Amino acid sequence: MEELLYTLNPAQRHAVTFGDGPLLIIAGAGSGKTRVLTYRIAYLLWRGVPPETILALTFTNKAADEMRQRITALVGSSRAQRLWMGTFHSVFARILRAEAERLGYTPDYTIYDTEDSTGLLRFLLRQLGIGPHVLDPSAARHAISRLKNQLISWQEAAAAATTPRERLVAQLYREYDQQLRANNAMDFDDLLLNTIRLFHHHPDVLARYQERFRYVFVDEYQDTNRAQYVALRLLSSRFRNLCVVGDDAQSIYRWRGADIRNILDFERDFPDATLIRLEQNYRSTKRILALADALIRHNRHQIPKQLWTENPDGEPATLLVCADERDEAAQVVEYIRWEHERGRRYGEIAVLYRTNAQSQPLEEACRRAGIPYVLVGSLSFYQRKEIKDALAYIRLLVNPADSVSWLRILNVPPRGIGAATLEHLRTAARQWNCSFFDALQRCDSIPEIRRSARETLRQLIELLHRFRTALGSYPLEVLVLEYLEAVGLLGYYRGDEDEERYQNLERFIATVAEYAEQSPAPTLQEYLQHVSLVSEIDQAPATGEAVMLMTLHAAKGLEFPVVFITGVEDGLLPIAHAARVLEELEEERRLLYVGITRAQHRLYLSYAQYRRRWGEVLPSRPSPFLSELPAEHIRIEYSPNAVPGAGVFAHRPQASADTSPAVSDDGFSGMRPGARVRHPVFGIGLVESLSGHGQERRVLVRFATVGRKLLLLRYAQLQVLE
DNA sequence: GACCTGCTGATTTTT
DNA sequence: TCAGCAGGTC
Repeated sequence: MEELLYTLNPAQRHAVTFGDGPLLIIAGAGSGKTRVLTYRIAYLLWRGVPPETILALTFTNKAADEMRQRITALVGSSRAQRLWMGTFHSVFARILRAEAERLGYTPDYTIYDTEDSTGLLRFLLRQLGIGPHVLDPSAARHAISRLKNQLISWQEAAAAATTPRERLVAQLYREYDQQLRANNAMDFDDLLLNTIRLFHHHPDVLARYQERFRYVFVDEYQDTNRAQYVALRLLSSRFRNLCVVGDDAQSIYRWRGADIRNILDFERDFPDATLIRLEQNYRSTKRILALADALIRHNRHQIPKQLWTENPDGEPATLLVCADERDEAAQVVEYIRWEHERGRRYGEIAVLYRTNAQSQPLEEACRRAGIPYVLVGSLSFYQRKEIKDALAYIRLLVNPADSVSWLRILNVPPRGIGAATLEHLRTAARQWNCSFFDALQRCDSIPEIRRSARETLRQLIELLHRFRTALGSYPLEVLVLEYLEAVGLLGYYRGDEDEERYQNLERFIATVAEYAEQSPAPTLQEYLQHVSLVSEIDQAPATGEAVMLMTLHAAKGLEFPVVFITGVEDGLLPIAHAARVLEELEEERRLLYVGITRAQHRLYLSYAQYRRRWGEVLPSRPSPFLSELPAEHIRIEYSPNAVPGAGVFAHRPQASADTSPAVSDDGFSGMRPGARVRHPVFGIGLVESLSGHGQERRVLVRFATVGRKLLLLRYAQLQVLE
């Protein structure tokens, strides 16, 4: 241990050997954050702290696995295995399973993913007779999720609602909540919310966990939302050994409820907290760091910090100007080849982009050039239709009350259960005031349902029951295989002309077998939880010999010798609608910052002059962020297919600092407090005030639909109404 | 109740 | 461009 400490810089060592009490570590990109976290945990273990009293929470499974591996390497697996380590969601799911009865759930509760939730809401909206134009199911899900993340109950939401829309959301929230309970199901947000509820309503349970967790660690703290923060405070209040590590400059999950206040409030809630800054960067060259730093300085909201490095200066970044997205992909591939020829392994190269859709031309170009690549993320295996069908069947074995799964599979494969039958079941459930499943079981007493349909339902329920009772007696994968065959799902997809679906199902059963092999005591319930909370990103092979293709979000926490960031264009990065709201624009800037700081030695940025978007070829402009990067660290390379000169100086504002057309008064005459304006998304609003100058000119508008918004004038596409 | 067709909106990001 | 949904037809 002493030797390990010797390898750390003073700030890192301070953090690792810090005694008891709240600790806030602001860790800049590449400053050895994970190292500090793992060493500190190892240090505590070395000092004799029992591993089962340490709780370490991460944001992704990947981060948790990596941390556990590193700690295993330091202290051995017997102790590392006993640590409580995982994502917020998986650790809380585990706690909730142990305490489910206290909340009126059974330990077999089902976890709904986003799609399940949206489906349930679509169902409820239809039941309320509300069309998607009034309230779209996924917008409703988003709104409810936001409320939940802020710990607002439906009662509170209803009380606070002022607009018809808010009232509707509150009503829907209530129905949704009741449905979840009736289904013995929780959505992602509930895993946090219900844990907090559990702690609030059962002080004895809280006390038990407080007593257990003497040390609590949180990685990527800037990504926590309000609910997570409250849970943390509750859990750590007994020993107050809460150690959080984060970097506000890398906060890229605001849209998911991540609340930057959690960093700022930490020192307020823990006045005796110690703040340690890790500012020495071990990852990137000086020039890459200079680019990142210059960029992030344009953000107004941030904790001041100065990253520095002893690494060499390195090369300037290369900006590739390309004709269109295919040309861009071709250029990227060419430079990948160039790097490879100079001894760079493919596995040391990553290509990053803003949206998953951008991966397609890149994949194609790689394939054509014979360059091995791995696509990280994108449509998860477990989100495919056929896999979700299979999962729905399996969920019902574990939790038959899950009406969402029933609705999904009742007529898959088609067995003559249509809208009419469903409607009768629903009516019956309402009449008898029972769950959907209860109504289903009593379908024989619903005369409105056709005899043949009743018979089909009865057989299905019986089949399910048979497999349910057989649950413990067969190997998991055998049971699943026979079950899916018996209900007709395998046969259904086997007959499909599209063979991929059937192959996916085979793969799926193989993953069940794999799980059963790895787990000491495999259960379907545990398997389902695993599937619900583990994304494919987590399983992305730590590959050796393939170029990694992934979104900027997925790249967080990773590093690569060579990084390409593609599509650095206005409307893509920043993404179109984000550019209009200052907070969102700053988040986009942080996203690019995250991308740049992934690079160790070489950085490439690229943009296309034309890009096909939703089927149409549109001219594309370079991202305004490019103009924020110091020119001396960038070398511009034109694709032979690109129009030279054009568009390059568009991002060099020194030529036209205050006369650039977007900022000039032309088109904005009449923009003054009191003016009525129209915004393409928010509709009509009233200008309250103006601030800033030139490029930074901002306007505060009150919209009827969304309330007050602070907008950057040069992006907002505001139209002044006379 | 099954199947077909046309429309719409998505292309943010994920536990 | 395309998938998924809604509505219409047989």
